[in-house]
Amino acid sequence: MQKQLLSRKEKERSFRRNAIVGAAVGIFAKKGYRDTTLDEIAMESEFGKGTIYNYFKSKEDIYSYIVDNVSLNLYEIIKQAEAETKNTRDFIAAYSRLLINYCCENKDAFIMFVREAAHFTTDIFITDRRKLDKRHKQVKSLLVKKIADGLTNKEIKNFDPQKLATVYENLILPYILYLINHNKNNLDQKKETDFILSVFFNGILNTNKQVSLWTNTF
Amino acid sequence: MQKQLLSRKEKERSFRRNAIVGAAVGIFAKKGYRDTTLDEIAMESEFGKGTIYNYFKSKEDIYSYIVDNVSLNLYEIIKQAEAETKNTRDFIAAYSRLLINYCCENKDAFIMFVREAAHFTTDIFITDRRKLDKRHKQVKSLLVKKIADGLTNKEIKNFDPQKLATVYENLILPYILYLINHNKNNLDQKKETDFILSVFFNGILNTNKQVSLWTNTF
Amino acid sequence: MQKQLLSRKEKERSFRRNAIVGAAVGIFAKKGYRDTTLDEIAMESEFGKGTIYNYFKSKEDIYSYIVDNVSLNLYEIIKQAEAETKNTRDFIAAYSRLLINYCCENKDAFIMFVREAAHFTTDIFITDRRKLDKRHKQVKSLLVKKIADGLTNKEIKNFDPQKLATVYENLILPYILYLINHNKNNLDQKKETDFILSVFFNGILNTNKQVSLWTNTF
Amino acid sequence: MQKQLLSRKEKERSFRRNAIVGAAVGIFAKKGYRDTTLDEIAMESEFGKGTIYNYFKSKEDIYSYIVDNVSLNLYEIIKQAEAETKNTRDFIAAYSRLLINYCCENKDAFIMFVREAAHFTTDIFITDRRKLDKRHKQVKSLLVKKIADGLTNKEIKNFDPQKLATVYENLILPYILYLINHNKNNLDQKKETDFILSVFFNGILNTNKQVSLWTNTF
DNA sequence: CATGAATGAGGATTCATTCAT
DNA sequence: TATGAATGAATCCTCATTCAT
Repeated sequence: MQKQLLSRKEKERSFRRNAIVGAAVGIFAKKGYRDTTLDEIAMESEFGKGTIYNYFKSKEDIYSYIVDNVSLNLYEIIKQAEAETKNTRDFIAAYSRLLINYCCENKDAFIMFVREAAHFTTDIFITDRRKLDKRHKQVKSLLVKKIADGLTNKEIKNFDPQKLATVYENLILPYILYLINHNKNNLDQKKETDFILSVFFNGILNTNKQVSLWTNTF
Repeated sequence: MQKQLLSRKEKERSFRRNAIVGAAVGIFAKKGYRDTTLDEIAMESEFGKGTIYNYFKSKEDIYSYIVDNVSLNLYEIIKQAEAETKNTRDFIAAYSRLLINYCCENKDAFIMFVREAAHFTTDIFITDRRKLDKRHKQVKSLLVKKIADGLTNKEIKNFDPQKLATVYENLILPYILYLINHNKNNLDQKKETDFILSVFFNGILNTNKQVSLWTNTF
Repeated sequence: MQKQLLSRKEKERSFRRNAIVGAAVGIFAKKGYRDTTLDEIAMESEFGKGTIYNYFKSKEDIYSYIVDNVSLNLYEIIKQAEAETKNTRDFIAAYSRLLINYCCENKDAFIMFVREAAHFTTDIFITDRRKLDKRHKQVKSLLVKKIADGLTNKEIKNFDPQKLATVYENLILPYILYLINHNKNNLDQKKETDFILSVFFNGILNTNKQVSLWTNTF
Repeated sequence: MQKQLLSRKEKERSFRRNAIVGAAVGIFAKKGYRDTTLDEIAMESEFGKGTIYNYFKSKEDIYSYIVDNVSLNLYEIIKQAEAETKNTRDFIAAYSRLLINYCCENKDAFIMFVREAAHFTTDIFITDRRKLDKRHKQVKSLLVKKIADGLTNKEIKNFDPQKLATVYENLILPYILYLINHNKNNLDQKKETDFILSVFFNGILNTNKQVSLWTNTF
């Protein structure tokens, strides 16, 4: 009884938090942290300004919550890709696809995340940044590990896995951003993913003999 | 005589503008447009707050000036790369090297530029943005043209040159940002450039026969 | 019920607007637009500086509101005078009395109004000025019409009604200002009105036969 | 020798002061004290901003100088009118004509003067205001004296001379302002003067017997 | 004397946060 | 709990005045 009551309350609370976040994310993405006012968030979320402070302790808290949530999801995604695949190439392909899919479905939150992850802005406080960096380190570790695996079994050329992981991230994330900014619809997603992977896997130079990406089925 | 006198004044004015810019660029890069106050710029540049307004008409003007300047330089750089090289591969290599060199020597300004160029922030006014976008279009056109050339003479695989240009930019700029953020020193620059080009040209997958980048002398 | 609730809020809002206006009008009248600071208005009205901006969108908005309000009232007054009287002389007398009464009861606002109406200052924006000028034109039209009527039925000498209206305004308004500046109390008002009307109606020169103003009872 | 040298210097100094005043008066009249910047005065007068401080000790000093100068001239004018005429009516007519003529030839300075004289603004400091008020008192005394004379010899109705003087000033000055604001040219001046005097002398009401103003030659 | 660059006090306005209802 | 009015610290920008050249 008591538990159920609390549970309903909890759910309602969660529901309202999400409503606020849903309103805030679009404005934050469009205008950035500083240019977004709480009045706008209140207006958009159709809550009173004071009410928002019952769910988040500050404007910064809303922002951090969103970014943090993305980083959490990205960690889930890379683990899922790992679980679904065996070799490195398939892993990267699967991860890319999941990543592109997720980010395109959470455009605004992703935009916010990239700003912070790329250190383009420093809108979030130090504690939250630590959490973010820590989580990113976990993601990257997994990426490095999978690339190192590919190196071991000769799937991948003899590059520093750390560096390759960095290149991968620096290749895929901005490209996703580009897709988002240019409003590529879902139909394009698979094509675009194949394209970017093709470049990443085989490069752009023409050579006589080359393992074609396209003979594979993924 | 008269000319020299004027020239000295002009030089002094220019010198002071640069001093202000030099102070501002570091703060803008670190804190972003909104979080940077004129007091900070005044403090850092060791000018009075009012003095700044004798050289720039607003905070936004300083910001735009810096970003615009980078975009101008980038255009010069790509033209230089074009002038120095014949084929597409050499062009890309040369451009990358010049780019990396320039950006690492103008870290803060470059960071500001990327934020705006990637539309991560929208700190500059519409007129300045137009100028920026126009200049970027020029740069990209040149890039696309060179890639299309490479496609014609079979240097490059049969991809859409537009897309390849986009990928190139989305690969190199974030990577430069990464280099900057991780304080890679100048000694690393050549190595890093070779690495990123190697990936872009040949991909990461291991294949039996592959034109080695390393047989070339650049 | 609901209506009453809304009504109370509306009333409170209106009440606070008036409190701000009440504080501002004295300072504006004394110091002029430019020399009046929002800090002073906030101090005098015993509101926080920010609060003022919940009721008016700018300092200029407060100023315009006051001036506009006077012009509105003056229009009401001349219409009232018209409704109350038949012939021109009585109309002018009635209008003068209402005018003097109103202006002496709204000294500061009237001072502000005269400054703008006389184009002595140009503190209000173009839109508000247009509104002001338009309203003044309405007032003057009515005045001209009544004077023209008096001309038709030989009440008034054969002068250009436009000019007489101008003279009337230029006679009565500065005189009211004089009364205000010299702190004439209410007891003086009737006497002063009679005096100024006497001059306006009959002039100052001594003549043998003259219709005495004083035989009338108003 | 020495004296001549000083004299030339004095003249040059005076000449430059006038140049500054000439530039300032138009801007002050148009924009008011607060809205006029020293940069504008410097620009208009084609002097350096610093130079102006060699001739006036402050912005306020320029302003006061102009207003004070008008008040001085007005005193001269009323004395001239007194010297030129015998009876009160002629005196008032002469004074009015001289006044209108002077003010129309010194429009901007006159506008500034009226603002201060009417206490519409309080731009000048207390010392200068005292001087202004003292001079105004002299002018008014003369006016009152002449009216009292007219009263004694039955030229004028039995009104309080003080009040009549006030009415006269409040009638003539705003009317001049009106003439200036509506760009009446010199040709109109005589006609306008006659009109305003006619009203002041005889009033607007139609009566059977009345001393006609028009039988006189002025 | 002439100049105009440098200055910083002063002022309008914004907005995150609080708190009484 | 929901609300939004109140608040004032923070910030950009202006401009009279100074002073080194």
